[in-house]
Amino acid sequence: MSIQHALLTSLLEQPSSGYGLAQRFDRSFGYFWQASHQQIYRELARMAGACWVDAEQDDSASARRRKVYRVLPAGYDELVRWVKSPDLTIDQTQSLLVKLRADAIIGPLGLSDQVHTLAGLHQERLAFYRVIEQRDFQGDLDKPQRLRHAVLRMGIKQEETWLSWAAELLPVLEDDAS
Amino acid sequence: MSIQHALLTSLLEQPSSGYGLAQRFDRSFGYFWQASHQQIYRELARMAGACWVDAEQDDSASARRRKVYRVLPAGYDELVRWVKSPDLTIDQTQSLLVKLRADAIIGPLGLSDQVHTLAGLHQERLAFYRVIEQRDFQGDLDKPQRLRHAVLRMGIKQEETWLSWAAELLPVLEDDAS
DNA sequence: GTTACCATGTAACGTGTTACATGATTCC
DNA sequence: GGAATCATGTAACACGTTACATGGTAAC
Repeated sequence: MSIQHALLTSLLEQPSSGYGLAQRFDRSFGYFWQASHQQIYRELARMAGACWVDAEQDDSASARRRKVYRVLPAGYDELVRWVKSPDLTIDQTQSLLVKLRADAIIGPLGLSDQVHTLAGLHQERLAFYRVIEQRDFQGDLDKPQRLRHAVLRMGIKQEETWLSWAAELLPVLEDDAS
Repeated sequence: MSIQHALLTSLLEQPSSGYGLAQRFDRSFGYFWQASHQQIYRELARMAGACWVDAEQDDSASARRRKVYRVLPAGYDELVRWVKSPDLTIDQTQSLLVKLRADAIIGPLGLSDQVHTLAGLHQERLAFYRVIEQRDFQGDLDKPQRLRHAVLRMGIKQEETWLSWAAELLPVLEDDAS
């Protein structure tokens, strides 16, 4: 569960209302993450209860009953803790992307170890898929087998994509200058 | 919701017990789909209630209290209906993969139109990402910007992968021979 | 005035996850 | 006899989705 961390990251980039967050989740964050406005309001209420954020009622003339949320120190600390915790599983690329956006604002927090670990898992899975491909999809195949092969090919291509992306990313993460 | 259709497909490939399905979901289907045994038992019970499948108690000597599920005609018809229904959204690649495995056993059911439609959506999204890349990530970037760029790069690479995979798949789907 | 958009919420429901619970068989 | 595996389920909870509900502001 890390929609809360995605919201914290987004609020650090720009304090805003629940409505504004929902819109931004359809844009910059929404490239890879979606959340309905109901989810967002629910999580904002919980985080306000935990003193991770607070809401300032915006009563300016042109505003309706708008609440502007800001991240409190406890929320900041929690975000740092989460970004640093190396508990990502192989299927949590979305969480890694949130961590990268968080690192871009409050970092550097040393994410390259986590990326290296995940890359190892993806490498393993790719090797596993390739064994299956060699074993079950060699030579002339009939149409059903070629369709099953296509399903496996998607897995192979996704893993290759992940690894090629990580190869682009790691030099950026490990660059101490700039 | 289509865990039921994934189960129907898996049962057509090989009638088996809930336990057996759970294991196969960790293997051949599990390349791209996961379901816990609780989910599987729940859905099997529902599908049995709808007469999509029935369970034959296996009382052979070496068996414990094993139930072997088989797809009934109503389940078969429902699977065909679902595979043919062109209601996939851009993020439902997993469902498309299930449809491909279903088509491999009970097809051909004319999936290439659905793939073409999805390819159009992925092409659009890729174009959108590339506009953002041109607009926001040109020239010399500092580290935070390069990290945000990496997040967008993942989106771009995933879309490119999807389209390249579809280009492999379509000739297979549209091959009337074999 | 009416449409579109801004803005915040509640309620109900369905699905997914985690924990609990049981018991048989096979292998060492 | 004990551990691993086969095999099926229930219960509680968390999360996500859909529908419902309200009302203000801005533009035409």
